Amino acid sequence: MNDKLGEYDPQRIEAKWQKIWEEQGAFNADADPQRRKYYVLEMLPYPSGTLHMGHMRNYSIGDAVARFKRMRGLNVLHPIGWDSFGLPAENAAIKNGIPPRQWTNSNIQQMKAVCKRFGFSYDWRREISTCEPEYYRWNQWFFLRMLERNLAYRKRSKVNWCPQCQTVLANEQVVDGCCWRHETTAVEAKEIEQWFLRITKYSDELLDDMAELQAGWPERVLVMQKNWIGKSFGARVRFAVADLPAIAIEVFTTRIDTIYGVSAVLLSPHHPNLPELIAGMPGNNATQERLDSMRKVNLRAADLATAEKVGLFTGRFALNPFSGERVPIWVANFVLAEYGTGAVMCVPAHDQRDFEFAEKYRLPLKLVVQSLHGASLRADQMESAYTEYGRSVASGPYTGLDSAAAIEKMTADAEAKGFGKAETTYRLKDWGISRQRYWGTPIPVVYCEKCGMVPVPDNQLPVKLPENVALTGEGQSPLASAADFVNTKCLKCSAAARRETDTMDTFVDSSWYFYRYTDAHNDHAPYDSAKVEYWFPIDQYIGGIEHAILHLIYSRFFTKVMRDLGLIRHNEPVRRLFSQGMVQKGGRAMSKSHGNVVGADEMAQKYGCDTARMYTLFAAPPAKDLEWSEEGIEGCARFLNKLYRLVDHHAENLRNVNSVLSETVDLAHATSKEKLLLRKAHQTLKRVTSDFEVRWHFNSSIALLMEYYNEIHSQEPLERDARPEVVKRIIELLVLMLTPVVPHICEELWQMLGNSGGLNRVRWPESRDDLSKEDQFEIPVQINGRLRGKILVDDGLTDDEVSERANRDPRIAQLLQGKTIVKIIVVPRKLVNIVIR
RNA sequence: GCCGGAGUGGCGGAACUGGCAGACGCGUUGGACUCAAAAUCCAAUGGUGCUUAGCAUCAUGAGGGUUCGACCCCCUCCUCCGGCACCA
Repeated sequence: MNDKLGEYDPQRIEAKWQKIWEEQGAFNADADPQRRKYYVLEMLPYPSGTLHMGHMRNYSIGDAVARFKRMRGLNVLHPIGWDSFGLPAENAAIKNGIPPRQWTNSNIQQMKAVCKRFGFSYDWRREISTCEPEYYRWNQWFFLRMLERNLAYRKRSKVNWCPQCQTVLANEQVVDGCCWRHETTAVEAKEIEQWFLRITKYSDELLDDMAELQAGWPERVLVMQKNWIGKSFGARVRFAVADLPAIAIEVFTTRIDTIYGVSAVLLSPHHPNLPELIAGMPGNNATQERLDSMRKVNLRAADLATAEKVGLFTGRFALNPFSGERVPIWVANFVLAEYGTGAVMCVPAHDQRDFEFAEKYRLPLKLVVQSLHGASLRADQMESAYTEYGRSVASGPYTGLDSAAAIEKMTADAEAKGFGKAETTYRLKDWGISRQRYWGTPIPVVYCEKCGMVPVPDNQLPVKLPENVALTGEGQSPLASAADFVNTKCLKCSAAARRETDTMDTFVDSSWYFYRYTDAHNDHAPYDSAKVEYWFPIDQYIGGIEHAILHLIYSRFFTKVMRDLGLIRHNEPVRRLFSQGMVQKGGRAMSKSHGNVVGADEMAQKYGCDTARMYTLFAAPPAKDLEWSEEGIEGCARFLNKLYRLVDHHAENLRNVNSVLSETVDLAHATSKEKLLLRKAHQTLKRVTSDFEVRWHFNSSIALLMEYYNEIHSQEPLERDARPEVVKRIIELLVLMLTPVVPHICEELWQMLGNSGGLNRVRWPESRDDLSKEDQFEIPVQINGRLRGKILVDDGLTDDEVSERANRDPRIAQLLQGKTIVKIIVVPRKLVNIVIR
């Protein structure tokens, strides 16, 4: 059994070093103005109970970077916590009768154990859990600050309502337009009073500040956010209604230049003036019925894009303010109530939707923009709308202007004549944060009959979520049935009052959590601004692309609000963002519901966490999706075994040797084997360092380190023709470079080599160009771009000397016989290309 | 429909700034060790052809272009993935 001692035993090694790290507080970091900081963060996980290799990939990337940066001498903040409010806990309670807190906390315990089993270098002192009053009281605090500044407000708004459950449904609980529990019951829209945060006040800033993010954020995330904000420039134009002087219809358009082509005015079925317009029209009952059905259709957002266009003539006419023309007013199912003014002008010749609508209802098509190039368009021959810019035709005084000029002039004229004005609209809407759910942050206001809505004062925070609430999933918001909670006294007049029973969207919790990490247990403020000042902005944020929009826009919004509150000074919370790819199995993302989860714990038990981490980094570049393969991970296990045996084999001889620092290697006296291996080491070091600093191609870094290992291995026995102090350094460099990826085994190997003290305090080695430089190059020789031979040349030869060498090569010379050399291209150290005729 | 991203061996992938396509790993095949197996070690491994120690030739989704030279740049097209989707 003695020979077993020399075997790599990940379970023993990993437990050993995790214990040492924990005892030393090796990864605790505190603000220290004397040192440069680095804040690296993985997105806050939801405690579902299972950690699979998808999570581990995310954390392995972050941990490798954190460890690398520590070795580079930076003060690294690397925290973790739990996004622990939310619907699943409530569902579990309804299903199994386990209280949400109990379910949540036991999941956190399980997941925390797995994180510890993987030895991630977190500062656990800073752990947060958003469902704890010490955290969510600050959600309430921020809410009150926003309320004071009119950034939080109430308005009536639609919710998903299941008539069977008699309850509000979250969007996730609506499946194909039906309730998740009553699959045949269509969800209805119900209007109730809800809370909103005025994110639209920051629309322009959210858009403009993306310039700051250009360098560090993925292009696609910025594009997605830009589209989400959806700024568009246009004009609002008023159409008078014939015979109804009290009403005017306003439309929003980005193409006012096409207004001479208007064939109708189209209203959303939800347009507020609609009842007055159709009142007293003949056939009112049938009209009402058709309107109702159009309104229903308009609810099913998913089908809208493909739905057939349906219209209804109101019997009324509008007057085109530019031409004075009388055009019919229609209701159209494709006009959105929530965007612009809820009404549009219908220009069939120059808008595809209007084109289709006009075709169906036989509205006239009037060509008012002519193409600048190609054959001129004819109204009676158009098969689709012409939506490009061009030159105005048949447009009264604007005829002949190009589209951009026409837009400018017509907008100005509309403004001068008082029937229109330039307007910018946004797709972004205010953030509805009310949830008629239990497991979330209570919104800290009460309602008094006399005083109305009264905010809870700061000194009464937190408004604690009651824990003894029966969760049935039916009836109103669960909190509404908790009498002890609901019934309270008015904070102004002490009369009987009701508490707000809505809770906050959990995206509120995750919008500012990374600030809390800087000062996780502060009980008199959300954080100390000085600490934030030191650690912010986050240098590197890592997470899934699914958060490209909501979480990342909401947190940008929160940062701007906090800045306007005077708490912080920066505009943007995250300097660099990285979106890692998903881990898949069988072509689908790992998830409990797909039943294709590869458990992290299971992998750690089977292979050890170093192997599991290494594989997640090696199998694909981090930005790409990764298909889990059991054979692949075996390869990494094999490599770590070989590595262990290499060090074990040399440890006894090298333990008491002082390794030569590469800075002091005397090349003049180095043997050729020493030179060869040092050269390989420093070439590897140079590229691995840059992979960690900028490229983030960890898969390539690992491949390079395997190559370096292979080179060492192929030079065995090392002790022949190489001095022990150099051999030791050569092996140490391999161990040091692998540390960010496989920290436990490296600590062990470092110790086996006779070094004392943890690796987390050892500096990343500096690469030396004089050591990595080759003194000979094998250069391919091409003839007309085709590889025809190779020559070995010394470094430092001139281009002419190199090309002459190439010409002298027997094989090349033979091929050149009788040919005319047109020119010779020499790329130093790379290649020679001889162009012949 | 619009906006992104991606297409390279049997597989995951590499190729840094336009310079030897296929590094590294997996798999497969052959060999060594073994009574045997596992593990380990060694070797081979894109296709085709040939006068087969080698050499030629084709090959990075398809077609074209620029260049001495293209996986890389440009144009056209195809496929897949993701986001938004009647946003006026």
